[in-house]
Amino acid sequence: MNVVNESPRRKELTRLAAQLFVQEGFDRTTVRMLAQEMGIKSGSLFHHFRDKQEILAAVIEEGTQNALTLARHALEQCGGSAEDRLHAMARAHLETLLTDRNAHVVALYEWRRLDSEARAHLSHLRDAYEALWEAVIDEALDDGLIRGDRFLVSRFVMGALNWTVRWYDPEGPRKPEDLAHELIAMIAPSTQAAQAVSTKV
Amino acid sequence: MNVVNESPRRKELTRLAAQLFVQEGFDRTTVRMLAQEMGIKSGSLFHHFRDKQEILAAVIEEGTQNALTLARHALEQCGGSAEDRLHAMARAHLETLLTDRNAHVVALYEWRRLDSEARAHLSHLRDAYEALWEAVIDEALDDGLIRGDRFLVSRFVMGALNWTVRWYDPEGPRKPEDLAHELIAMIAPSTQAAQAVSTKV
DNA sequence: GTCTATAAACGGATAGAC
DNA sequence: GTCTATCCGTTTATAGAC
Repeated sequence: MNVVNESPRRKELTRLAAQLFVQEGFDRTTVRMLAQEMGIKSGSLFHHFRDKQEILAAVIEEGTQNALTLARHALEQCGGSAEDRLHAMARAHLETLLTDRNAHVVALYEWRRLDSEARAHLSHLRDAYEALWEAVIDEALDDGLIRGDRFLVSRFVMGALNWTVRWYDPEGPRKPEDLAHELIAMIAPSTQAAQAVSTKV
Repeated sequence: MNVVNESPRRKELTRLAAQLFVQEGFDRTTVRMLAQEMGIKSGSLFHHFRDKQEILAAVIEEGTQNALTLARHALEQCGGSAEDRLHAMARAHLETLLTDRNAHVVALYEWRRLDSEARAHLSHLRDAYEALWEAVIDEALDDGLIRGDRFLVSRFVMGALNWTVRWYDPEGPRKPEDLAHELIAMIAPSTQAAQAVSTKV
């Protein structure tokens, strides 16, 4: 249903909605604000979306799908070592979060605001993305690159990455790639990455 | 003003408000919901708080003050090594976040919803707590326990810890102390903690 | 596909009695 | 310190014209 209903107009509106949801939060974003940002009146919005919930669902679907596609692409492009793959995954994650800076952020931070139907419909997408992460973490564990409990390590890593949204300054000197590099240096000290960091100090 | 205005009644109401704010989020929590939880009518609420904003400010002040007090206490009690201190700090942080599970969570996740006056009034408290963290991270860096950029390491660590709120199951087998232990094992592999983890695998 | 107009419900907050 | 009653702005969503 959502795949069929993808007019270019609707896609553009979804993109604008994502921006507002990040800035204000879903609850504080009114349909009037959305409409104004889109250059139409609030009544017209409901020609494109059944209700406000459906806008949120569209944004989150877009954000997760996008993250999934970019992550898969990054994993195909990168080298075959566990470190390469972990780095590629972290970098892709941060780029969708900090550069694109919209739909993926909403997917992470406003998931709770989805009603149960939308959650059921989108959870498979979310699971697919998390499965990709789990696989990369597993490889890094098997390789001895990092150590610890599978469950906890993946959640700590995701937490460190997801929290960047709160403090990252896009105008600052650090790029998403730098952050990915530094995170891996922090948790996998026997890598080239870590050597570079430790000699720098 | 806030220190003076601390009737036991108001403190109890603040505690209940924190619980609802965690469950529903600040924006979705109505004054009617708050009143019902407190066993009074919505009009009576405004005898204790000037407006809804002041309730949020009270919760966040309580949560941050509490985290600060417990962290200071933990640092006084623990051993003097950098690892001991980092562990004590992480453990205290997680306990206020996951066991108490209320006001500190609100302080972290609803800070953005404070108006500018409240933010100005509370930022010194927040800064004091973050300064405690920075000091402990600095000690760990100086000691060689962990490596990397001061700014990034502290934010990655805080992110990993703060994100636990999203997935931690209080009914599960892991205690906050276990999480603190595993996080340090992950980022400081030359410790006893890490040895235990790696031999377990 | 967008507009105007408006319904219907809900939100925070106040006044004054007890 | 709490209650009842209520004001009034805001919100989501709909109806029907263009």
